[in-house]
Amino acid sequence: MFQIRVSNPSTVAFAIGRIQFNRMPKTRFSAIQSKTEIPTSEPNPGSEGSNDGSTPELRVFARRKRFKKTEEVQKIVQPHAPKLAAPPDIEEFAYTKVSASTNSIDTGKPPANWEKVLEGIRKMRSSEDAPVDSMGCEKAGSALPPKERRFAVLVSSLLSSQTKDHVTHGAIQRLLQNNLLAADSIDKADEATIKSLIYPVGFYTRKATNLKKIAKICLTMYDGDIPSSLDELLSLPGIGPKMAHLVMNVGWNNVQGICVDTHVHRISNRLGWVSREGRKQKTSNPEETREALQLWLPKEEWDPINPLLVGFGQTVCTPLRPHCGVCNVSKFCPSAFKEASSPSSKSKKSGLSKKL
DNA sequence: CTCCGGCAAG
DNA sequence: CTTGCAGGAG
Repeated sequence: MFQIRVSNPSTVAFAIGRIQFNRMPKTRFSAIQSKTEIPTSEPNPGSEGSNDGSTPELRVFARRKRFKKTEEVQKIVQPHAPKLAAPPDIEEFAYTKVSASTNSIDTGKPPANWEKVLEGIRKMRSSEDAPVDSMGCEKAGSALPPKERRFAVLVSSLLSSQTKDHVTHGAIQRLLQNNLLAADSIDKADEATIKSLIYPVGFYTRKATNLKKIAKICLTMYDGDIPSSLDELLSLPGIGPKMAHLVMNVGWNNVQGICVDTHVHRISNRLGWVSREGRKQKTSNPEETREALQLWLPKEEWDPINPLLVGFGQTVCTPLRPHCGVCNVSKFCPSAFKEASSPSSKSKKSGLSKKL
């Protein structure tokens, strides 16, 4: 359904195709929505709030990281600006190492039957037609030279978040036509121009700003190329963990980690892939899920797992009211048939409590 | 936890 | 009409 007509289609489609944040056909099935999203918290009666996965350690760590990023960006785009003040609590806290001890995932052992589950999902995916499949972006013939291709991948990733694929595609195409898909030209271009070209991708104002900054950073520090390490990518404004891993995977063919979006996050939790045995504890955000998955999932699967689960999440394992009835791995799924209406959401359901 | 800015679903 | 979405940043 997604036709690419750019001069070099596969290049840009490559990045886009791997991300699907769009509202999907899920809507066909979901009747009424409840207040909260399912995976946010486990019912967990009895021990309330004691551990929802997000530890203060994690939060402080995240804040430090963000500050560092802000600092670096500042140095590039406003070299003469006064130094930023560090957040007050930044050194109050010695970051110790969270993952193993305080978190739910401490075994690193593969969950039972994960291979069968993957296999089953693959089967469903081959018969289902998920939006994520609709472009054969996987092999990126890439008529663009490598450097330009990588930059295009980066830009595509940035634009495509929170945006329908055809909208992203349109934006990329417009950038291409205006010769604005390279670091130097973007750097020279007017921010307003970029903004109007990428409209109406989600958050186009912020993205236009970020694009300008990224272009400048790429120009001054990477000779117009994109950073080739995860950390450097993360230091770019608007590029977080999800996009950084995506760009490493498809831009550099260098798999540093799993690209975890909400689909992967949700499904991993439902399958019990990121919880410790004998506990109901789950990961509470995509980053934790990524770390948890990486503990046991064989590295060959790191790259394919994203498109696999994204498509599965679009067609079967939908955010609300997953279609457990047609899911051929439901027998392995601890959450199967249990999320008719999210139990943790306040029961504001009005007659929608019919199980699938 | 909220905002960002569109947009489609209810 | 209202609401949820999805990643990053504050």
